[in-house]
Amino acid sequence: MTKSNSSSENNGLKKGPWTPEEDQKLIHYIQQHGHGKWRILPNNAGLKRCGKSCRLRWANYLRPDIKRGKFSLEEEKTIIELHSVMGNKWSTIAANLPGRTDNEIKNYWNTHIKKKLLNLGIDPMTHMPHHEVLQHSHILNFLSSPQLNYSSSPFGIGSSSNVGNNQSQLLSLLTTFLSYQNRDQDLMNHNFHQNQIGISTSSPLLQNQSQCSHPIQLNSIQNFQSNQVQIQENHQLCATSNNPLDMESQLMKTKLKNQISPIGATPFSHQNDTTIPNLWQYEGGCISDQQQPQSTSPMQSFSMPKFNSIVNKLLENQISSSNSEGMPNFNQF
DNA sequence: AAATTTTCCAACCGCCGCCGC
DNA sequence: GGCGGCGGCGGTTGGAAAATT
Repeated sequence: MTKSNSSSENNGLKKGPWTPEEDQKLIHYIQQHGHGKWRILPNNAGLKRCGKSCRLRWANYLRPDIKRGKFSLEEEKTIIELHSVMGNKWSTIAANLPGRTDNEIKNYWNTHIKKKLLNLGIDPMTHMPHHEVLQHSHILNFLSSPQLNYSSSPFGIGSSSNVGNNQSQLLSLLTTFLSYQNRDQDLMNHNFHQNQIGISTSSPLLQNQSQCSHPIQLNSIQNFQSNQVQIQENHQLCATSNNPLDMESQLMKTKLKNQISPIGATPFSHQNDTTIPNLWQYEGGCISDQQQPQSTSPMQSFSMPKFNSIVNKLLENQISSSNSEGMPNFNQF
């Protein structure tokens, strides 16, 4: 159970697992004198351990207010939510889970929650659906690359003096699709909580999100990226705060920042707040999970498989032919 | 039942920031 | 401001326990 043999010693100091006798000595000393001054504590308590080892043993195991046993569903939910905001700040997360230690939470994350998220296709570090981590990084790089010679509005429909209208709309849709996928991350997490953890109550934050009738508009990919920067900044703010109220406030800000609806397209089935949209409408067309989406103009409609294949080809850097303006030629798909 | 593999978690290690001198 | 000691944090280890073959 330990890194070192229980009999191993270093400068006369014992390492390895603690014996009941050692535990008793430490508990007795701290009950009499309190903790702190860990460097001198072992000598005074008659322990052949380093101060650090004593502090760790007390903090992670012997402290009387430690809650042992399985994590509750509510605790698990809290860990996931806090981790999505502040990352591996185990001590800060532990400060919000009474009776739990940072070490315990870290272990529980690594052995249980991480696997659950991975099995659900969610990247445990970014809390995004796993395949999108790659999609986002590649496509965002591609869309913001100099070879895409945007006019004043990068994705504005109607700014197509240099760009074919279909291509402009497809770019708009790509942005739309990716942005909504980002937003739906919370819905997926929500479903995860409901289906895998068994939480039956809906988060007010999520309800607000799905019912928002006038969503903030995302005007450009640059705004989308700066939004990500803002979220990162919120993460850092949270990371420096141990105050649960501050943290709640920051969580709320982050959630609000995610209430983004890009221009150009509307997810048709999004009124059901637990359903990831499978039909995306925009002026004159749609992206559908059906093979033959209904539309007045076939050029303005894409089946979801076709749309996915376009995304995949973007990712594979297979857009080789460009027109004279440096735009990729989507007709090849 | 025995051997092997996987999982779990207590404990260690190294680094960093804070504080007093 | 520089230095050293201390406490705290996050990453990692390795052996016991559990699961699988």
